[in-house]
Amino acid sequence: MLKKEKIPKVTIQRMAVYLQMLEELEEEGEEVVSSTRLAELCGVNSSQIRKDLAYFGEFGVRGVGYYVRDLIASIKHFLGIQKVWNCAIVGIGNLGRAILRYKDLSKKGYKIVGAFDCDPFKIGERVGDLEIICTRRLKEKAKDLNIKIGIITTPPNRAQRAANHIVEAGIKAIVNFAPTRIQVPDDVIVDYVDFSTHLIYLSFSLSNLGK
Amino acid sequence: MLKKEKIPKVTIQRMAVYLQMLEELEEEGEEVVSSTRLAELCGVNSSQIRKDLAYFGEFGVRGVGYYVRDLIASIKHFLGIQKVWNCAIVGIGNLGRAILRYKDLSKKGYKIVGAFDCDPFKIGERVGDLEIICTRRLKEKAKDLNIKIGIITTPPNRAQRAANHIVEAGIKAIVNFAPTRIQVPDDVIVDYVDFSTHLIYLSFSLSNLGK
DNA sequence: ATTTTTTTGTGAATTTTTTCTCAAATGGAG
DNA sequence: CTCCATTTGAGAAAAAATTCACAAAAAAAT
Repeated sequence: MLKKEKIPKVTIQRMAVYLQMLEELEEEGEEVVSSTRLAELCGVNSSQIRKDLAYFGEFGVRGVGYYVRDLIASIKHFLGIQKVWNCAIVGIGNLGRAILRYKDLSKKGYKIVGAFDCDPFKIGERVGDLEIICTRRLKEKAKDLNIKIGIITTPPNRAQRAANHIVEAGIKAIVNFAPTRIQVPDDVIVDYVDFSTHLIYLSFSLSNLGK
Repeated sequence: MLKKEKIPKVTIQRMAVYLQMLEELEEEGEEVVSSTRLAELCGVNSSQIRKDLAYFGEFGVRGVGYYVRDLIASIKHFLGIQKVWNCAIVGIGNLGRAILRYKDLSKKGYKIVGAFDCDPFKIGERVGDLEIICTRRLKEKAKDLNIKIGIITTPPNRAQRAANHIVEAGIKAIVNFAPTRIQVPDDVIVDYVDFSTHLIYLSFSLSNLGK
């Protein structure tokens, strides 16, 4: 039963995990999978999977399970990743370059179509098949290149300025890799990717083993 | 009042955000901050902050707020990041190199003391002040170098093998950047950092604006 | 010295998320 | 064709997380 409740962020995140695992299963030639088996592989509870899927519709067959290929297609469809999303990177340091060279992104439907930096020494340099462009030209380029997602990989003290350029360009979604919070209007979605947050979680857990 | 309940993972993650923001405030010369102000800056509810802190003790002064410098010290103490954590990177591709060159890590108490890869052409190569070592030697090196955290930055099909080496070396905490799940014993903590999960969340949100 | 204002810490209420349970559907075996 | 073993979908129950609301404490104002 499809509901129009709002879907929790954690559900979407788990969806991405299920999708990843389903694609591995498909590669291994599996045609059908039960929620129990998928749950084991993903390290979650099986009714969690069924509940998550129920937000979007009914995809399984009772007594059988889920057809892997079909479920992949359905998930991609309702997550909005059957199409290609054009992205811009702002801040071409080590991390920015690593992302630019990361081939899997295009396989997954994300294409980096613009590389921006405000350092005059970098502007004009080629990285892969892109030329680094001045961040001030982001607004003008965003339209031409149909950019929908901005990726911030600047140092923390430049992140807010990068965010401002992205917002001004009319882009409504940002992934921020800079280890700092940014302020944006309510209609812009920001997602934070912070390596040190993950390390902190681990060191806390290690410090508290057995407590 | 300090309780010995188990502390939710989300609390630890928010703690890392509060810490980040507190350090920015300290740099700006702020001496005191209220939960309301900190909450605004971090984009959360103010009683959320007070509840989170209550897991660890009482740090504020009624009618005043929190002393920024003291609170930073307390948080670092109970998160276990007053000391330095030695880490190993397994998989020296673009991402691995970007992390190796990422200076802020050591400022935050994480030191990368070993760079491992199984590609014979890479072994012996220098990256920064480390030499790339064969992954099979991880076990032997882990003791010498007192490695506590393993960072996987291999391609997905190598991630499980990397995880096996890390587990065999007696390391109990893993950050996995490879876009795949890994299987480890129950006493090993794994945290996943997956860029495409974040992009998927954004494309889903963009596809459903206003719905 | 007393009142007012501010702000923490925490129990209670609320909301959200997860897990449990089981009827209903499906395919295969006898 | 009927029975048995599976497995989904979804309501109910349980658990967890968040927010509310306010007494208690501290500082500032009168």
